[in-house]
Amino acid sequence: MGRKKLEIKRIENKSSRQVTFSKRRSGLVEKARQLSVLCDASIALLVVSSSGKLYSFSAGDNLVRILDRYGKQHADDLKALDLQSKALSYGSHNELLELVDSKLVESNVGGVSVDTLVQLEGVLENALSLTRARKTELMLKLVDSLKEKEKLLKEENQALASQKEKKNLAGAEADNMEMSPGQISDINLPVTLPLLN
Amino acid sequence: MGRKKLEIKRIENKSSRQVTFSKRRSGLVEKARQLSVLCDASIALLVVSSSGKLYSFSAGDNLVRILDRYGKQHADDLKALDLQSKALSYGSHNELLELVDSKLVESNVGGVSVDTLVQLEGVLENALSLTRARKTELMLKLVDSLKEKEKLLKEENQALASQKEKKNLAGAEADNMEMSPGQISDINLPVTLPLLN
DNA sequence: AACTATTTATAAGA
DNA sequence: TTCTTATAAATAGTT
Repeated sequence: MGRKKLEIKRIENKSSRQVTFSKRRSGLVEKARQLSVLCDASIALLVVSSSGKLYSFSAGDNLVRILDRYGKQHADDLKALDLQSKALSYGSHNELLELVDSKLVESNVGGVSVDTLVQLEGVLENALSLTRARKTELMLKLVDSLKEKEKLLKEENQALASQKEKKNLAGAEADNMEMSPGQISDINLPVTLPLLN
Repeated sequence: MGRKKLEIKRIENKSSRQVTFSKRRSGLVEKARQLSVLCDASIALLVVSSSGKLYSFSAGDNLVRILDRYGKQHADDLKALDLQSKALSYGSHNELLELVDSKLVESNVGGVSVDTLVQLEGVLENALSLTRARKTELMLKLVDSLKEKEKLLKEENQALASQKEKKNLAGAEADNMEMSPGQISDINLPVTLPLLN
C-alpha cells in the first residue's frame, strides 16, 4: 500500500529500513490496540529492532500478566531453554499461588491473605531497589563534591605555602594573619557546591 | 477498510466479534511477519481471546528468547509493574505501606542525606524479610490444609469403594442406589474440615 | 514530518 | 469457514 508494491524481503538500504521499521511498528501497535478493543482481547507485543532496541506494547491487560500466562502454559519449554530465575519465577511460584487462590477464593489466616503478602513483598522490593538507586546516585554526587573540595583546599594550601615562604623571606611580622587548620575559609568554595542535593 | 467504517469499540454481537477476531488476528500476525522480514527485527506476539484462548506468534527469533530478553531487561521492574495494577487495599498493612510511601516521597524531595537513605534501606530490607517469612509460613499452612483435604478425600473414596464391593457381593439389586461420579456425597466429611484456616 | 498515489486489509454479504 | 467485493486504512516513495 504505497506508491509501489514492496516485496517482502529485507530492505537493504539502512535508512529506508529504519523509516519503514518506525512506520510499520506504529501501524502494528495500532492494529493490536484495535483488535484488543474490538474483540475484548489481551495482547502483548514485543519488538526487537535489528540494532537490538526493545519495544513493548500491551493492551487489555498488564504486559507482565500476559507473559506470565504464556510462561505457565509453556513451563516445560522455558525450563528446557534454561531460563534464569526471573523467567522461572513466572511458573512454579506463581502457579502455586494461583492454585491456592482459586481453591480459597478469599481466605484469610490471621486476617492476611497470601496475595496480600505477595503484593506487599513486591511493593517492598520495588521500594528497596528505588532506595538503593537513589543512594548510589547520591553517593556518587557526594564523592564528586568531595573531590572538588579537595582540589580547592589543595589550591588554598599552595597559596598559603607560597604566602608563608614570601613572609619568611621578608622577615618575621604579623603572625595573626595566618589561619589555623580548623578555620580554613570556604569563601573560595562555589556557593552552589552540589554537596547533598 | 470494509464496506463501512467501523468504530473502534467493543463489538457487542458475539458471532461477528469472533469473526472479526479471527480475521484481524491473522492480519496482525501477517503484519508482524512482514515487519520482521522487511526490517530484520524479532517479534513476539501474544493474543488472549476474550474466551481465554492463548495464541502466540514469533518471528526472527524464538519466542521464548524474546520473552526472556524482556524479562532480563526489566527484571527489577517486573514485579512493580505487575503490582501497580492491583489496588493497594491491604487493611492491616496499610500503615506500613503508607510509611514506605511517605519515606519514598521524603527521599525524593531532596535535602536527604546518604545516612537517611542507608537507614531507609535497612528498614525496607527488614520489612521485606519479615513479609517473606510471613508469606512462607502462610503458604506452608495452606499446603498442609490441602494435604489434609486430600487425605480425607482419599479416605472417603476408600469407604465408597468398600461399600460398593459389599453391595456387589450381596448380589445385583437396586442399581439406582449407586452414585454417579459427579454426585459424591460429602456426608462423611467433618463439618469443621480445616480447609481454610 | 507531511503528502498522496497505490496497495492492502477488511466489513458485510453470500 | 471461505469467497467476494466495495470501501476504509496503511504506507512507499516523494517533498
